[in-house]
Amino acid sequence: MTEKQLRIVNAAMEVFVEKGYSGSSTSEIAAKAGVAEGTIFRHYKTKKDLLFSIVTPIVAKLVAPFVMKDFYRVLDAPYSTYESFLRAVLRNRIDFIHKHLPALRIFLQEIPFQEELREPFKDMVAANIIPRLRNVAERFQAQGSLRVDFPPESIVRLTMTNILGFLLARYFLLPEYAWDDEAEIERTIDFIIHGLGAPRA
Amino acid sequence: MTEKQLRIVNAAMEVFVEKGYSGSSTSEIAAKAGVAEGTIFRHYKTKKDLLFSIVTPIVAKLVAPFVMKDFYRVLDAPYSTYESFLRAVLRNRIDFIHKHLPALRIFLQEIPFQEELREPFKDMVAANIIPRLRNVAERFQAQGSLRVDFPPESIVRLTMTNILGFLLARYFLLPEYAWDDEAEIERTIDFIIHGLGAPRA
Amino acid sequence: MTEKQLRIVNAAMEVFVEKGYSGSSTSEIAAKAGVAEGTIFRHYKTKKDLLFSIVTPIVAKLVAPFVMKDFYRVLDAPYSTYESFLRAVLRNRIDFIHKHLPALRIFLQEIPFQEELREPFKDMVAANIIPRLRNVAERFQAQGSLRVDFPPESIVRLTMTNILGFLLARYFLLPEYAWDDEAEIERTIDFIIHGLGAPRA
Amino acid sequence: MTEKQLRIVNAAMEVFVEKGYSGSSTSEIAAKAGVAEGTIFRHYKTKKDLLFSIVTPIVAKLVAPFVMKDFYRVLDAPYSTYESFLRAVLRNRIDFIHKHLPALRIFLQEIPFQEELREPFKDMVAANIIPRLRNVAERFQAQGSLRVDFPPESIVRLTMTNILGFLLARYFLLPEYAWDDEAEIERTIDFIIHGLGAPRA
DNA sequence: CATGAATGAGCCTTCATTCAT
DNA sequence: CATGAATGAAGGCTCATTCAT
Repeated sequence: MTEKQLRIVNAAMEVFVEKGYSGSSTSEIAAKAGVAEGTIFRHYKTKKDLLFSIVTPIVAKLVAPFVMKDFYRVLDAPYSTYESFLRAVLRNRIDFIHKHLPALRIFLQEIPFQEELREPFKDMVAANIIPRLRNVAERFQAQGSLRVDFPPESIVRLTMTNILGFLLARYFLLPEYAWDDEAEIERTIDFIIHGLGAPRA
Repeated sequence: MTEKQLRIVNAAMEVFVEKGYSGSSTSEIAAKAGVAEGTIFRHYKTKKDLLFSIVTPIVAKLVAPFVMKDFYRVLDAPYSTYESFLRAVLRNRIDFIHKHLPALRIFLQEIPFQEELREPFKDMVAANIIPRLRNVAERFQAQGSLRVDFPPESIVRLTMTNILGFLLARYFLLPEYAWDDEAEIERTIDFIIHGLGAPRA
Repeated sequence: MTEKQLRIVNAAMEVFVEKGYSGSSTSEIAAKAGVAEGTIFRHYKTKKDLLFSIVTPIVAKLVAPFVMKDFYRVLDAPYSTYESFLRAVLRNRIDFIHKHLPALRIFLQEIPFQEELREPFKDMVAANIIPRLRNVAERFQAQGSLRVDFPPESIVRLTMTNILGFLLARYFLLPEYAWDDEAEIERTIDFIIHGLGAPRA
Repeated sequence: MTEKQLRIVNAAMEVFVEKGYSGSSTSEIAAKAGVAEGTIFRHYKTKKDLLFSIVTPIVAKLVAPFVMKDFYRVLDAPYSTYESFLRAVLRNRIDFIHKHLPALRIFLQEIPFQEELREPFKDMVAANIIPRLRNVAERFQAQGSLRVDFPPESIVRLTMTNILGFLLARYFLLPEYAWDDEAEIERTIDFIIHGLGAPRA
């Protein structure tokens, strides 16, 4: 990727984040990147190509850990409890967000409007992520460490809600708030474990 | 509100939901509403006025129950437990969503791009909703029914995360899924109570 | 057709004649018509629509006399000789050219580049005009007034060549030349008759 | 002329024929020629230079036989009749077309739009070709083998019309048609001779 | 009050041309 | 000599908005 291309992508990310894809103009992007407008179109055939060049890699990486062949192994040795599983996933996704905040934001903002983005993503989540998390939930239920009066679907939903809820609040809704990250992560995990854990005998 | 105005607003909602505010054209709205382009501008000075006429009332109603002068009273007599409080809030918000789904969707989609929408809303939440919920949390903590090893802020955050998380999943992300509403509501509440409740003596 | 539309069409004809369709810009047409550029697109969805709105009616009128149901009748009573037939056709086409010179010029100039124009026109000529002229030729051959050592196709080709050749030279190639129209028309007809007529017994 | 230059010219001819000069883009020509865009401009300063490099030589060759110093001689010894003169010209021009069909097509298509092409060509025809043909006509009129009731200008016009008319139909309008070239050439000549020849005593 | 023709700024994109490599 | 990235003007077209009817 040439230096000029990098400037274009960075400028595009800035503008897309602020005004959304539809609200952004290629002329503004070009100006902010310090290149001629024509230069954008030498590298990206259309404005939409530019958007997708930013957002498609994100989708891939977003789901990457969940579609790994050895997803189970994550849990095997070191993470033998649901708690350690949660902690691993949460920290992994935090790292990911740190690296890709602006692109993620664009992804979130555009997913309602870009069918080419939404449908494959939905399919991917339905086909890969949900079933794998379900398996994990069932496994810990069988093992007696997660409550069995909830169906595994609800376990998965509530777990995801709280992980995503934390990430969203922390990085997108209130990034400026004085978060005590360590404490809040532990509280989130503690909360999930208390809410979903099997009752002590 | 005249019949023509109603047709305009409904058409606008359809188009805004699908393409977003920036991606929609007043000509498409006019066509879908079956009125002349000029007619839109007779009722709404600008396209943005039209958006706000849809979205501002939503904001008001969205926060309404939390800014009521007698918000405390909600809890007094009938809702003497955190559980009944949760149940009341959740059901109330479900009713609300049922009535205003499209406008809410537009609100959610546009909030990243419309500063005039985002900032007042944020302020309102920060100034009114959060403190009131905080008070409720502290009250139940003092009363011994919510765990005290979490700061009230975390209680509020986790509670909101799970209420909003349920509503989002139920009505926006997976509206087609075969939800067992009653059961899932109860599970959500049960989960929160287990996760946040004070340990039994 | 509104007055503004008329101004647009006239301006378009001027510009198309001079620079060809591809070489013309809608902004120049708008300027010459004294309207805003957007106005063009209110009346014609695309630049090509504008071209076709000028050129398609011409095609229809161009072939009109040959596809008339009573084409034969033209010859019956008054035109009982090939000579009077030629004279009728030639004068009729001259009138036509006088009325539609610029549009015709655009038609001629664009036909090599516009497949949507060329193919239907070719088909029309092949399916309607040629066969009818062929019939006429055969009829006068049978009647003994046209030479029979030429196949009717050649009769038709040579006749058309000379009619079109005169019209092209007169109105498109050398319109400024000091033509003696009456004399040249008669010479053209005389020439054709001498060239194609059956040898006097 | 380098091999690359040849590829450029050939590609340009293909594209110009199909889309016309204005409708063609240097990038398409470069792609079709398999060279970089810049390479075109190394050999031809502008796109118009490229057009003229194709079309100007054609003009020269087009008029060449008529401007030869010994044009008269063509007629002297072997072609002592108007008929043999016609035959010589026609066959000579057919050879020429066979060699230069695409370039000729471009010439014909562009002449309405390129003043730099049209005006010199017109002047050349007016100054050289017409007068020489006129001389030929007058000569055969004087010699008693062409009719004298037509002014020589009409003789010239009708002769050119039929020669060009044949060539146009044969090579440009209906190249696919199953022509019997020999027969049609002879018919064309025969027709001209019959139409223009002096009446037998 | 409703209409829809008219506007012209602005949009995305293409283009011929230049120039450093 | 060839390349192809870069340019910025210009292209066709859309848009929100205005206003005479």
